[in-house]
Amino acid sequence: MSKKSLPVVDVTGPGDVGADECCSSLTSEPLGEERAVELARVFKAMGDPVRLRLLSLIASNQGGEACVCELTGVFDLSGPTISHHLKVLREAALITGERRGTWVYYRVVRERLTQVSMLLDLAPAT
Amino acid sequence: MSKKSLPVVDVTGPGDVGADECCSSLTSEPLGEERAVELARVFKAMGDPVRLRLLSLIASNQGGEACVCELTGVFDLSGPTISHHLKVLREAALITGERRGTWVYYRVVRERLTQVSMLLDLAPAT
DNA sequence: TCCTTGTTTCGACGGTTGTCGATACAGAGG
DNA sequence: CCTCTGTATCGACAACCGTCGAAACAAGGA
Repeated sequence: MSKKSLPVVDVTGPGDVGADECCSSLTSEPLGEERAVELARVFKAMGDPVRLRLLSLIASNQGGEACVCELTGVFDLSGPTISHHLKVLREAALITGERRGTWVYYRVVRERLTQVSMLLDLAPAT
Repeated sequence: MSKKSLPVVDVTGPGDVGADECCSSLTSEPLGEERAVELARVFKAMGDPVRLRLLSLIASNQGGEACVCELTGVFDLSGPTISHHLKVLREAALITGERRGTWVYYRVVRERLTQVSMLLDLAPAT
């Protein structure tokens, strides 16, 4: 129906995937179903080689951001495919995109990765 | 052809998914294609709510291990399905299984989770 | 030996995902 | 206005994935 004028900025997905409950580890307690669904979305987004490389390319690039035009050339894939992968990462809140003039720049959401990292950071064995 | 007598212990998957190159972060350098494929396997294994809960159930259980019989009851899923998910986690080297008498016990591979956690642990922004 | 219970494998089914080409949208510059 | 380039969406297709029931395998007990 209504067309959005800022297709990049829109929070296409379900938005924040439970960012509040930040400090529970996998080992502390059995991980409820809802939270598991939220987390699985993030891991699934990272479960593709191309998306993992995109994430790394953006994160390691000068200034912590990268233009889409810099990313498409790296892979032997079509433009739409790269755009699709970026959308998946966006919907998992792992990256954010911003249009500046002609080009669109993406940067990683650092808190997101930190959050996941902490989840996997196991306390010493009981 | 030849049937294996210990179906649980066999390293069904491609084995170690690049466990040696442990200390590179996502942000340090662009992440080569091969390594991306290896890591994607691990994240894909964690990209399912059921598998995530299985991982958490095993990790948080008494003694750091859990019997399959304790896991099947938790979910509204058939036995074969649970077994399938455990196999995926096993092939990603996230858990290991051991048969003791009638029952099979699984435990998490802690170094594996630590390894992934370190990968996502970003250095402070440039 | 046969039976029973726990676990895995097999074969099949529907739903999801990665990929593409075609198309539409956004902005810059004639 | 029109055109050109960069990016996103759409529609379709094959491949993959989660699930099940049926069947096979493993170990223990009658």
